[in-house]
Amino acid sequence: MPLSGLNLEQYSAATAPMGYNLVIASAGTGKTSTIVGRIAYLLESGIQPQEILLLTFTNKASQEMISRVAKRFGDIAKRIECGTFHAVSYRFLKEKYHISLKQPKELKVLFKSIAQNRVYPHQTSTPPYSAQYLFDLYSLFLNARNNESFEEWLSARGSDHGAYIDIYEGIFEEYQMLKKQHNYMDYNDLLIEYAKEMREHPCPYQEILCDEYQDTNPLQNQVIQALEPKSLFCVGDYDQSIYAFNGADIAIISSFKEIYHNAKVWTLSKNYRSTRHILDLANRVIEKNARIYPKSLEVIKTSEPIPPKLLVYEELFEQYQGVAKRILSANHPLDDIAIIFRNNSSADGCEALLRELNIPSKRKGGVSFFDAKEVALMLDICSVLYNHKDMMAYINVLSYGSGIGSAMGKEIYEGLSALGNGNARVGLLRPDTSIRPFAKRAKNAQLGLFDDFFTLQDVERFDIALRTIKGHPILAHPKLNVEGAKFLEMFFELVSSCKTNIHPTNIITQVARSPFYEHIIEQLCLQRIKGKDGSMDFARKDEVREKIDRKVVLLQDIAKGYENLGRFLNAMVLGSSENTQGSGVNLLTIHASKGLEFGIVFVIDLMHGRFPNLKLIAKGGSIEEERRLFYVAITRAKEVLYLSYAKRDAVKNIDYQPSLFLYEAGLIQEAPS
DNA sequence: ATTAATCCAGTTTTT
DNA sequence: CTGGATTAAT
Repeated sequence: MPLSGLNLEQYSAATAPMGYNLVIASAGTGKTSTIVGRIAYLLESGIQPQEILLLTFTNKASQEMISRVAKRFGDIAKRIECGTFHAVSYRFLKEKYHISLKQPKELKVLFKSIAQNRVYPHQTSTPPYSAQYLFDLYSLFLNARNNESFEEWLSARGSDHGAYIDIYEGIFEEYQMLKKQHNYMDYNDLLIEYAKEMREHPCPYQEILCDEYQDTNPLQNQVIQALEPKSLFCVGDYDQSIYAFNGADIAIISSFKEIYHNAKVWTLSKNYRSTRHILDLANRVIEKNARIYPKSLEVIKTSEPIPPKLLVYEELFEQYQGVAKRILSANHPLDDIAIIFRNNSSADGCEALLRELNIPSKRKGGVSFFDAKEVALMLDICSVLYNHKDMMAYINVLSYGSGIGSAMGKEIYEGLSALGNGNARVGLLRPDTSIRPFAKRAKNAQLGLFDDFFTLQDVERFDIALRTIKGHPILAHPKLNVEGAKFLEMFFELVSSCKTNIHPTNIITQVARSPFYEHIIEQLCLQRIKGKDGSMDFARKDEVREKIDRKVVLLQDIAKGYENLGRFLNAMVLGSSENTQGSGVNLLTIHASKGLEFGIVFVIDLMHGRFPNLKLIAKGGSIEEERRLFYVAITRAKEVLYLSYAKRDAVKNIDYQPSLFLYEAGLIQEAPS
């Protein structure tokens, strides 16, 4: 079935002999069917499912393909190794190492703490990069470099920070060391470590399939090359490359033939998705980009075409409302309608007005859920239970104690770690009393800095208030107050009573019931019912409390799918943004819309400056990439396409001109100035 | 120095 | 609505 449904172009590509094959597949040409067909071909040729590696841009995409393969081949399809580069890397590495995956946001804090301790030579001409910028730059460097050193890479980008190179590299080195010390890994480490492992392993796969190849960056490419596959099947489209900010490099796809000998290139030119009008419009705009290869798309669709429509509104709010009203009157399945925008900031307004008209909608990435304090706290507590070296989690959790901030949180963690001979958990539960927990601080005393106020206190000074951790050496910290000591005691009781070898769902239950979590949630509730004037609206407390409880239940639900605590926690980092919840109209950024299609598409907020995003272009982005983004957005539409903009944002008091791309599409007569 | 409270600006895109 | 900066208090 998967093979017989293909057209001739798709079939020849899907049944190409093993080797190095590149399929150029424009939007809507049946890329997914071709990959599914290819897998079918491989399986029918006698290749075992576990000898196939399918790399996709999202885990959802690979699951979709696998389920299509499963329709024909049944459960053995599930044995195909598949997922994002990161997911596949993690799957391998987790068997070998104790990994704590951390969000970039979290590691940024760690990075900053290192960077901000550096002293730069006095130099007036170019100030050094901020810690924040340097962190992002370093990540981009790891993704985008082709084996150059940081210095080479940086100067190739036209930066004159040569004077600071040694300091920057020192920061990176310390950052790497710290991550290793605490068992941390970030997204980049997954790929780097996996590539390292694979260089020493024989390739476990007969063929690697790589979807969205145009968005592969050099680091991901290194993963493929480290695997040294005998056979490679890559699918992509230059015009849909929209991840330059993440290091994606079109050179990788365009030099495929030079890099792999005997490479074959296949082109899919029949578009099944969109109507002629939609394709014409998309092509008119993308033609403004320098062509790497000629684009000639053949329209297959014969249904009565509806021309794309430009909607112009006086005001932003009016636009969102207009879109919502059109959706209401369209009488079309909501799941097959998408509102697509360049910037996430468009989503809030849309969501609000859809809600007003009682139109259900779903947004990708439950960001708000994982950002909620109660959820972050629960995950941090679980992290403490999972990885006794997880300093960031300790600090985050301890910071809820009164009088304890990030600095003291760190000192307590380090103290506990010392008391447990490197294991903070042991240090907390069974401290080695022969060790002085704050010895490290004393070393600084020779600088004359802390010796006056950092004198250890009597560990028994809180004894009246405490039961279980009376006399614990950590209580010697001079800045600890009674509240803090009681807080630590609750923490102690939580850690000592929580079993960690049970199912993650039950761990969450244990934590949620603990006086420690209870105590912090109580604080949180009180904070949330506090009005601006300091008044407490106690009537709302139950409601606030219930919201929190619901989130905990949701978290328990999510945890059900994981076999142990580590898998659960790491999965939350690896795939937190991939869960879309709810049903209804799809609210998507262009980036998130990649690979999807909808009957009716609204591309909104097409104002010059916002899209193309001129601020970004000023910072090194390119108009070509923005144009490709526009192309991707347009080609999501199957039947009906609306393009819209507003002349004015009343809230921000900004007047707008229509986007350059509307002009290039021939929808307006004058180019924006 | 560190914490905690308060005020202010500002918001790209993803694993 | 939140991260960042500023400021007062310990």
